[in-house]
Amino acid sequence: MVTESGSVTIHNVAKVAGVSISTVSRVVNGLGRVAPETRRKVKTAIRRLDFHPNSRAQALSRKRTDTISLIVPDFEGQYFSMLMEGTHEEARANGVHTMVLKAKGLDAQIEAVTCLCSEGRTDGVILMLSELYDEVLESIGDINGPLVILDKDVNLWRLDNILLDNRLGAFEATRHFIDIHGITKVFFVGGSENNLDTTARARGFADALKSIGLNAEGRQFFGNSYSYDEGYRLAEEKIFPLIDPEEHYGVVAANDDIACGIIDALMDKRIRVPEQVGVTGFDDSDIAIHRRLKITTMRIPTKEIGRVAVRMILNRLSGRVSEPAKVVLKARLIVRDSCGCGRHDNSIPGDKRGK
Amino acid sequence: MVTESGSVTIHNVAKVAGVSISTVSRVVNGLGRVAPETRRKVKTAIRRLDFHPNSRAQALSRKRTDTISLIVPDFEGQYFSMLMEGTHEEARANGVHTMVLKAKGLDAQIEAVTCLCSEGRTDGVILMLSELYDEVLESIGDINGPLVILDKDVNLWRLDNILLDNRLGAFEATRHFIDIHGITKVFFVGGSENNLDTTARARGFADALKSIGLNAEGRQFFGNSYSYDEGYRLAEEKIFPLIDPEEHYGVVAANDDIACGIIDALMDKRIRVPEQVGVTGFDDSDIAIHRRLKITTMRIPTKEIGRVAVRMILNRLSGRVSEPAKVVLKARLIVRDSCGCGRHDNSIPGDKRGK
DNA sequence: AAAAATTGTAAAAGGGTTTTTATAGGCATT
DNA sequence: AATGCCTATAAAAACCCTTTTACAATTTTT
Repeated sequence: MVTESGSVTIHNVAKVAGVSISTVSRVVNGLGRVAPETRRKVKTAIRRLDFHPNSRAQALSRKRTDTISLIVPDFEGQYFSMLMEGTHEEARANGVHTMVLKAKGLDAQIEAVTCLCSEGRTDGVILMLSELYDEVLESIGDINGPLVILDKDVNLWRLDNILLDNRLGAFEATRHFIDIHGITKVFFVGGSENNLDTTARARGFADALKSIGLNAEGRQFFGNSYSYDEGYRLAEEKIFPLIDPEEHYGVVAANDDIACGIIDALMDKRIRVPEQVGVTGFDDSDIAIHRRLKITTMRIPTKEIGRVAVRMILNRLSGRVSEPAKVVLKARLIVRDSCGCGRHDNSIPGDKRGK
Repeated sequence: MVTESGSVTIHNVAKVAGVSISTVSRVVNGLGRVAPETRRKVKTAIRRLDFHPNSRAQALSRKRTDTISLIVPDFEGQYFSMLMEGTHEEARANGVHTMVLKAKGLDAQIEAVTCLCSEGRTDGVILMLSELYDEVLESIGDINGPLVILDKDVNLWRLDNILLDNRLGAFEATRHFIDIHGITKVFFVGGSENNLDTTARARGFADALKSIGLNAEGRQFFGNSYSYDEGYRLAEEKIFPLIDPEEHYGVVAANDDIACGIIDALMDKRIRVPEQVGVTGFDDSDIAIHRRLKITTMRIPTKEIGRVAVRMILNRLSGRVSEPAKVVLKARLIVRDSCGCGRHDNSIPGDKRGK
């Protein structure tokens, strides 16, 4: 018997221990009854030879890879980091490895899913779509492994699904201005109007206004992306012209980058933030605290999303759970300074530059 | 022959096409000669049955997994994102998948490396150490697959190695103050004094001063971590007391977070930044542009590091390259406003970064 | 017509898991 | 005390699916 140079197989162990390979297997996997004396001999041999079961052979034989895949549209940003964190943590705790793929756009996503599933490369897939392509979900219908869709509602399908209640999050941020600060002149600034997160958050904003008998019309502004620059531009062009020096305002931004852009634009226009205009963000990303004016924002339980996703897949694999489930998680308001809470002395010494 | 429900094997294809399994294999892999007519028959059968070769069986047979692993101490921050980006991109371009493990601390790192390698779960490993544990490297000495160490100099070992010239980076940042701004009163603020990056950057700072006949003594300050808060604290406690209102100063920070903390601390002390005190960061992270005062910083070619690492592993696997190589990449100075360059009226929205 | 080049087949890895079969030994029954 | 049955354990064999090698069968070339 010739083996890969340097690799120790279960056969070698059996030979050295003077037992059969199946006995070694039983010792390694802790299944079946093995006499204590025999077990000891086998364990000694394993240690002496430094035997590690070949995972490729195990995968073939057991029909599983002990690997879960995460497909994301992008590696950037805290959201991805936290998602990885949660996914990896839960996977490791269950002896499972994590494979990561980036797939942005229709074709790439279809290819990623089919490739991973039909080739048996992975036991389950966590799929995070940036946009909701029906075609992707259709072709997903007939894959074999468990699959969890993040963030997009796929109610109609028999798939596991984890969602964030974006509507409620924006609702709470808006109500914070209304209830705590007594401000009813609030604006919403979103990313693209086609983005599902933005639309859900805009809905929450509108619902909050409706709940006190106001109309959101003319108070919602949308840009092209979730970026600092868009926030700056929209604040400059849309919000600044509407501001009356005698009034107080609140701005609910659809994410922290936009919030930062808004704040800087207003400050550059000599508007006092947060004294006259409070601003809240969404996501609780790093930049929310890496600024002089700490940003009040909605924290998304991203890590928890990753953990739950893995748990769902493992449950499906183990057969304990067979019904598709939908989990909706809530964002939490993190109160800092940019809404007007906290320290009100934000006179900016370094701000006196200029002529 | 009974097979996993729903899975089509090469046997099925062979039967349908009326040929032997090895013929199918040759058609699939494009190896060996197959008569055009036979090839056509086989391809038709493959399409009809929707056959995908089982990657687990391929892995066992070919003795490789077409998977490269990345072990990092942390999933957070832009560095990780960019590294993933580069790694994944290069891997995908070569038909290889990416597995990610988090391993922080001695035991976890040893376990991760041995697990991945000795179990044949991966063809090669990219290892990013946060601290340089000799034990890790020793136990790494006798693994089989190719291994690339990032960021830590492992000169003594026969391992591939990718480094960033931290010394040169800090040297250039320091010389920027000297050469462009004519400032010789410069300070260095680092993270932990035990951190290798910090020490290398401190060395570059000292070398720059030495190059103009000055001594770095009493001008270098170290904290406990690479954080905003540490930067704030060190600026408040160490730098502020040294500042003479009549003089101009430069501060070279060991990363962008620290730089931000320094800037905010000084501003809070009514010091004019960047007019009186210029500050530079390191890393070119997101926060460098997500502030009113855009930060001048050293950009690390992180994506390129990931790409090069994968290329090195693939080269080793293919046998084209057998000698261990060391690649040293350079950071690039990105001039923005916080050093005192550019417009001094910082009321204009952010510049676009194209990494 | 013999040698060479093609093309296809059969069988042997590759390294485990799992099922089946065989072999002890222990206990109970008569 | 001998026979029979049952259980605990070890050994053998089948299986997972593909690749690869050795070889047979065919066609082409010289």
